[in-house]
Amino acid sequence: MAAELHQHDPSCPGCAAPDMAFARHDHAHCATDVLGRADVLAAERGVRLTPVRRRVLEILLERHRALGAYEVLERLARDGFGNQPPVAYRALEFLVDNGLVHRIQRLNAYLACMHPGEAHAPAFLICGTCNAVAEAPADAARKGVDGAAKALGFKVERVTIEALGLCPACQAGVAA
Amino acid sequence: MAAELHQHDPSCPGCAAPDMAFARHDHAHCATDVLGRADVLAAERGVRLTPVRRRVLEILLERHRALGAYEVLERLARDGFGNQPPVAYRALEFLVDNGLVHRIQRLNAYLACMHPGEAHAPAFLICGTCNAVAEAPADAARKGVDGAAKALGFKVERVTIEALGLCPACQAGVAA
DNA sequence: ATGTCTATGTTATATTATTACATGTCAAGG
DNA sequence: CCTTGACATGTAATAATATAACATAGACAT
Repeated sequence: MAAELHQHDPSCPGCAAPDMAFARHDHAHCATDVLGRADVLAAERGVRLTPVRRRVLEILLERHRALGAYEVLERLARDGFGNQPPVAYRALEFLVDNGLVHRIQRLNAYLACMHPGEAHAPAFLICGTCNAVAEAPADAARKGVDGAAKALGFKVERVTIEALGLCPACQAGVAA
Repeated sequence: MAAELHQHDPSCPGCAAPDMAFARHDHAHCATDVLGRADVLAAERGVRLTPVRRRVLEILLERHRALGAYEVLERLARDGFGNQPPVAYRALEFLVDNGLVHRIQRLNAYLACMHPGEAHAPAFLICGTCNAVAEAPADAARKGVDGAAKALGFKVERVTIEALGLCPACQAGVAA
């Protein structure tokens, strides 16, 4: 099951769709791919993807959902890393700063980015029932925000867009 | 300075602009106006704008910025209300549920809505320097999110849009 | 007045996040 | 080599945010 590293590849289920979080696919494949790209990015930027940081990214990729800092911490501890909160928070901060992980404000949780290095301005779609989170392209929405901000003379640095709702699977299974 | 109640009035500085949070204006005026409309809304909807709830709204309106739950609580306590967290959280929850207050996720803080009762889908512009928060019209951005969600088969219930950046005043005073 | 529903008060605790400081790692320049 | 300085990690303590659980009080319809 260990997929080999590859470039972003539209024929790969983990890469093809705008986002696959709501569909079944080969996680191991995505994960390996993203980790490989993370290594490259870190090298390019002269930052260090140390063992803790890499492991945190792996943990997030394994689950393919948003995890709280303490969930991450618990797993880290099992693997013999420090088990105090700053260990997790620092690694997460590094990953967020370097665009490898997104913070989901509404959940106080963290989600591995599936498109590291590619410029993207995602919106997050959060299923209120199963807690899955998808990263959706949101260029149109960003433009809207930029317009509104400009009208008020506000200079935008970072934008967070999060939608709470129902994912396709949970819509289908409402009566289940 | 006690302004009389009035309907939404484009000639009033507190009502005219898309949002006045970044401009000087007569807070007492806005506040009185919004409180009046809150009373009407509560009556219409058969919910009770009790003394604690009304006082919380007043507190948020007085400051015209986003306040944390514990800041609100402290003021409530001074006024003789209970001083345990649930007092503040419950009132805030009520106000949010009824569209009188917005929660700013990025700040874990609460902001009085300046347009209660009017259908609106705001984005929040948060100044990273002075912490002022403006409510900006964001219909275009919402449409963008709806489009992205639709493409993934996601059914949107609520959307949060928050931009972090620099308000006009802080842009001007950067070197100050 | 009595029962019921909602709201409030209060205690305790859960969850999320940071500060502060000690220790360790590692690479660059002497 | 070795030492120095920057960055990373480990650890203890605590801060900040939020909720659970249960008791009391008010509103109001019958």
